[in-house]
Amino acid sequence: METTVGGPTLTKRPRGRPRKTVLERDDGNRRQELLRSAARLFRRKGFHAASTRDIAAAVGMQSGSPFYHFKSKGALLYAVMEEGMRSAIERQQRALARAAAAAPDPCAQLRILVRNHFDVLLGPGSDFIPVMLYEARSITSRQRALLAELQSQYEAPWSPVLEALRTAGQLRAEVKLARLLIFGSLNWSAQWYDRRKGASLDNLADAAIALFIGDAA
Amino acid sequence: METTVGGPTLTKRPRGRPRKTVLERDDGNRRQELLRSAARLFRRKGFHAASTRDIAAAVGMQSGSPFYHFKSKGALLYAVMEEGMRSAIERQQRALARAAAAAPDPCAQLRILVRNHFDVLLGPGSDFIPVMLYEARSITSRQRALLAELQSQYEAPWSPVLEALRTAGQLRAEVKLARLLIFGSLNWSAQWYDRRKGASLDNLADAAIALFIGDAA
DNA sequence: CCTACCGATCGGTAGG
DNA sequence: CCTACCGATCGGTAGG
Repeated sequence: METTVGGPTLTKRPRGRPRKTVLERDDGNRRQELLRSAARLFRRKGFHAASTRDIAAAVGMQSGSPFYHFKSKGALLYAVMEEGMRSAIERQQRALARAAAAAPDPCAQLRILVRNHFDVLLGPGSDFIPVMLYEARSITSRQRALLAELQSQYEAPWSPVLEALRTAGQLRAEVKLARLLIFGSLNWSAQWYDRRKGASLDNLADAAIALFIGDAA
Repeated sequence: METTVGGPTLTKRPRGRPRKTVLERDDGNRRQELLRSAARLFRRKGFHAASTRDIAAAVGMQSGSPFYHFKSKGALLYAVMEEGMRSAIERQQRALARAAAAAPDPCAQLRILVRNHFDVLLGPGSDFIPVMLYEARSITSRQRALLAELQSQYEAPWSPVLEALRTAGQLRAEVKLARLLIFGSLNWSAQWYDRRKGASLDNLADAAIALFIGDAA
């Protein structure tokens, strides 16, 4: 019964609720909830059509409260995109590391990259990258430049794989254009893929590899 | 000097300016100018970020005047999309008819379709189709259904060509998925292609065909 | 097609 | 993080 006696010595939360200073404004999961809510609504309705009120309401906040966590709507959009890219890079690196022991040939490596890309793009909770892909117009050019840095980190592992396939005669287009065309093919799937019906992500990856990669000459 | 004498008998415009009734509200080129202006701004800034005031100002109109030609901003957006699809279908049919005499094989037919698609997507005055592709969220589901009708008209000539290539062993993925992946590849070019530098549309079409189509098995 | 205008919504802020 | 609020912008309309 110690929770009902001795006012100042409650044991439920040893020192009251955790203190939040201005400096730790960024941690905690309310911010993460806002990010997820924003990603969802930015994706479904677009940046301008999704109001900060919508986003706040979706996590049970009042209309002014998102601005306690983000200094503007644009900063919230950028945070969604950056979070999406960081997570995508991390997942890609894990996928590559997981397969490294098997010493996969270039074709198998491409399959790993493509499969992971579909996962990042279409898997559960995959609103962040589509927002980045389809709302780029709504960020500043400085933000775009920062994102381009992360994007080139993401694309880095693709180039040597495509070069190897090109050399082996299994890729019939010039590497730079091939990369753009392949990414387009994959990225566009965010427009039509429906998780609840049709092909699995494995089927998709198989079809894409079959389409792009030929037998060695 | 007959233009300065005889008030009621001017010869400049025989019967005064052409009468406009409510019924012919849709003809004339002011409406076309609005459509082009809207396509340009919807593409550059997105549907919600481009105001009807911007669109009107770009053709020298006042803020309320677009609503004389279109009953709402949404109707203007849909008109841009519909005009884009009708024009694309027409151009595709002309391109196919022009080549029909040469009795092209399936691979050459695909090359014609792809080349024309890049033209529609990236050529001069090509804002209409990108708007249709990237602002689909902003129209009603009824409008989307109407557009889907036109889109399937546009896609119709692609299927037999892809089927033939598949049968000939030159297309390694199932036709339905291949079509989606190929369109994605092409459509995404609207995001990165810069008319002023890099590859020509012919180069692009060559690279795409090379990437997708293999030698007969 | 212009003038003059309205109602609604929205991003953002002050102060607690 | 909430309450209460503001200024700006925007789509749209009446009336000519």
